[in-house]
Amino acid sequence: MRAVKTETDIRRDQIAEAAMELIGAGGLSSLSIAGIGERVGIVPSAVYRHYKGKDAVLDAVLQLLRARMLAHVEAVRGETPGALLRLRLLLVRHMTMLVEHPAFSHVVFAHFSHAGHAARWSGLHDTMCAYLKEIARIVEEGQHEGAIRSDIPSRTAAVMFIGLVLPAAMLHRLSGGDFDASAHVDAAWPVFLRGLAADGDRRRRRSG
Amino acid sequence: MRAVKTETDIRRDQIAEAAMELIGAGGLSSLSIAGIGERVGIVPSAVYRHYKGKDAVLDAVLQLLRARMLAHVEAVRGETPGALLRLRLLLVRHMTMLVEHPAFSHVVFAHFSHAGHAARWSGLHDTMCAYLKEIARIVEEGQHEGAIRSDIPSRTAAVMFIGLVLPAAMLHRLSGGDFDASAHVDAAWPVFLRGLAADGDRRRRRSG
DNA sequence: GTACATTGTGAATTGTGAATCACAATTCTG
DNA sequence: CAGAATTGTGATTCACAATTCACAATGTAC
Repeated sequence: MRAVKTETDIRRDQIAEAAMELIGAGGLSSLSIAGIGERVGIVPSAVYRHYKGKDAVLDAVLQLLRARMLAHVEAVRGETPGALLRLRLLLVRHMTMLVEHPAFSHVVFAHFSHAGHAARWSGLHDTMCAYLKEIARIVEEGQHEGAIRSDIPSRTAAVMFIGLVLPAAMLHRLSGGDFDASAHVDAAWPVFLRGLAADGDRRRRRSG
Repeated sequence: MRAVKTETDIRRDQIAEAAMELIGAGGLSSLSIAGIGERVGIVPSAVYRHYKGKDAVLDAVLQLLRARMLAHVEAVRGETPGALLRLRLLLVRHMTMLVEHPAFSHVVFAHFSHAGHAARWSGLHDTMCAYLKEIARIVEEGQHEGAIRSDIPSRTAAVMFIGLVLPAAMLHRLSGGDFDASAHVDAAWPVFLRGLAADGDRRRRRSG
């Protein structure tokens, strides 16, 4: 059955979305033009009407992920004041994101399998840096508030923050879902907090 | 030039080693039978004399990595007494390992790109669990010593420990080597230690 | 040295997936 | 409606890598 003719703007979105789902379901290696076509409801070659090639589709997926990632930070800023609470909330949202968009972890880790194409992944690097920068900014705000020790480099704290979720996401997938990533994050948070929080500042005790 | 006839035991080792190097250099996607043959000095088809196929080679690599990983824990046990010092030392060794054997990170993360073959990666899961278990055991020893808070699940601490290196390794690779993973680990350690160490136990101050 | 097993070789086979192309259908514009 | 632009289709090409196979070389046992 012939697919209904649809304008490129819409198709591009559909294709990027389909690509993200494919990656989320089966990893980067299962991203194929044929698979995209099937999901969108067009024939493989029709994909080339809307994207130059597979790489272009991947770039679009990266853009999608970047947008959603930074949107989370933005949202957290609006929901809560206070650096420590924001970090805690971001942690939850970060986990949720990894569950809702497994494509994210796949893409993040995929450059390990497809190393050598350094240029292709520079966009991903930019995204990660932007995210780290946002987290670091929250940390710095916390340091100004006096809630977070000032002798901790904000970037170090930001990378450690990522370190709370990254291995959890990895184990979750590696175990086929057995590892409870959320439970780990909940258990790890107070430990991280104790390392982070300023000594004299005990006003925040409700942080388990 | 015809390769000298070599017995299978040796060839199997050579092939596994070559495969590990290939993965380390260019990611899992650059592991090819042809590449292995070239490194070993035999023709691609000759590889099949010693391994059933590509999957079997990959399994062998996984075994190699498992052995080296657990050897590090063993070595640390022999080098230092005291849980906290052992963890600190293991951290350094862990980083060193990731630098010396980039294949390790590649393989660990590769299952994200090649998801769906759950069975293939169960061996990797076992290895990770074994490693986590060793770390958790050190943590438990530290809790018995009174150096580490007893209200922290040892497994949580172990996963957090992994979280100190994982993102660092990722950023290192993502940035093309710009990110200084060792520096991050050095900066992150005291923060982690503060979260981990028992309150009443201040005997260990030389941990920066 | 002769039979036999082992290992190496090159060619051929097969499978996969990206990309191209000529052509058909559809939509838009006048 | 006529013509142009856009989008969809199927066949096809291309590159690449895994695997198989018949055969050659090498080594081993008797």
